[in-house]
Amino acid sequence: MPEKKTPDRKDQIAQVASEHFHEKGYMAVSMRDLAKEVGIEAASFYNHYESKGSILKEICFRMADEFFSGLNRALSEHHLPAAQLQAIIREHVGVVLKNFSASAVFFREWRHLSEPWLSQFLELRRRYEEQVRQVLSQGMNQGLFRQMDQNVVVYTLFSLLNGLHEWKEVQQRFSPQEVTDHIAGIVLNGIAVGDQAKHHKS
Amino acid sequence: MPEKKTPDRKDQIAQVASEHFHEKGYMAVSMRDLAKEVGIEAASFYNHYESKGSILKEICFRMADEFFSGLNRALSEHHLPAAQLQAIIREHVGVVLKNFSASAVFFREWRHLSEPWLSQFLELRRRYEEQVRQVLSQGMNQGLFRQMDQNVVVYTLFSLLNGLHEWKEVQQRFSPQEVTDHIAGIVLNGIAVGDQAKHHKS
DNA sequence: CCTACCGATCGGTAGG
DNA sequence: CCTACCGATCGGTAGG
Repeated sequence: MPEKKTPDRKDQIAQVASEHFHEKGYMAVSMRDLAKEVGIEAASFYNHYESKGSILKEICFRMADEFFSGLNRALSEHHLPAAQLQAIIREHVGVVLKNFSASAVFFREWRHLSEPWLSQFLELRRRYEEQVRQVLSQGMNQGLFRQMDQNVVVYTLFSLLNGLHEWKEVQQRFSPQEVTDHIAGIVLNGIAVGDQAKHHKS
Repeated sequence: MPEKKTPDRKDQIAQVASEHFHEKGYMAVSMRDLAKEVGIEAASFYNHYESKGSILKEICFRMADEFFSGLNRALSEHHLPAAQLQAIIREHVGVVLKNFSASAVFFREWRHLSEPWLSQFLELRRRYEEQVRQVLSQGMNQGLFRQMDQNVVVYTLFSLLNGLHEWKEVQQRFSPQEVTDHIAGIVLNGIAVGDQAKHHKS
């Protein structure tokens, strides 16, 4: 009596789905497409996931967990705003580069989540952004960052972080450290007073 | 004998389609969805467009035209690399803010173009990027920009430019001039030698 | 621009 | 995990 429902199968499906959702978009990938790639029949998916949407849900929320873990690690291990900000960037970059397809799905395909997951997802993103804003506020209040429109700074930071997955060669060409140093350099030197943040190396 | 095929109808369809493709994604919008919004039957679309894909094609290539017009204007009206770069940014920002939905479709939905349009589209993007690279190269060769990895600079610039459409409040909160100044400030002060680019205002 | 309709494919279920 | 199948919906066409 062979084991058919191997414990890896669910992870394998999530991995294959991440890659296909990344390349073609969630709506353009059918259960039959995934089935062919995984090597089972389409109907067999429903032994592992209750619906197509639940695969997307798992990918998105697993990535959200990863991003929050990184954020919490960054905040607990550093206390100066500039160091915290750089650690946030390093953790974020690490998560993206380690889960390239899944993070692209996270950033690009979340709008296809169904309720109540969609609302929960947006709430998580709001909280992530809020925590980053607090670091910026502290840096400004302590006179470590220049006083500037916080929305503009947040936009700049998240554009650079969330756009990483559009840059295909980044994984091969640069180490996480190089990417981190670059983004941190742009953001910190753009908002820090004087040179004090310029020599922060992680 | 009333005019049924008004000359505005095709533009109206493109406008409605841009908004729906932006909000839900190309694959998640059916011809019947669009029909309902436009106020005609789904079958009637085929008097204006030969297929669903041709609506997407028109949106994407019309935006490509807009971006190239802006690029050419920037390059012909300025000659110093820093001024050219800032003009490129200003033109690009202007196009995005003036065509918010359509530009989001341009950046996000182009992968659903069918051949040969997909290949043509990618070639256009490659040429746009190539022209920007040349400005960067000239700036570096003339000693006006710091010598740094060009891929990294291009990535930074395009992340900020191409991510604009993700920032919903940008249209209401900031003028094109403010957005331009911000992005140009980040990019130019990040790569320019000394302060010479710092006081370039458009 | 509409009515009527087509074949294909979709996500998902029943039953084993 | 598979075979067999379902209702719904898709993009698109014929004919007027």
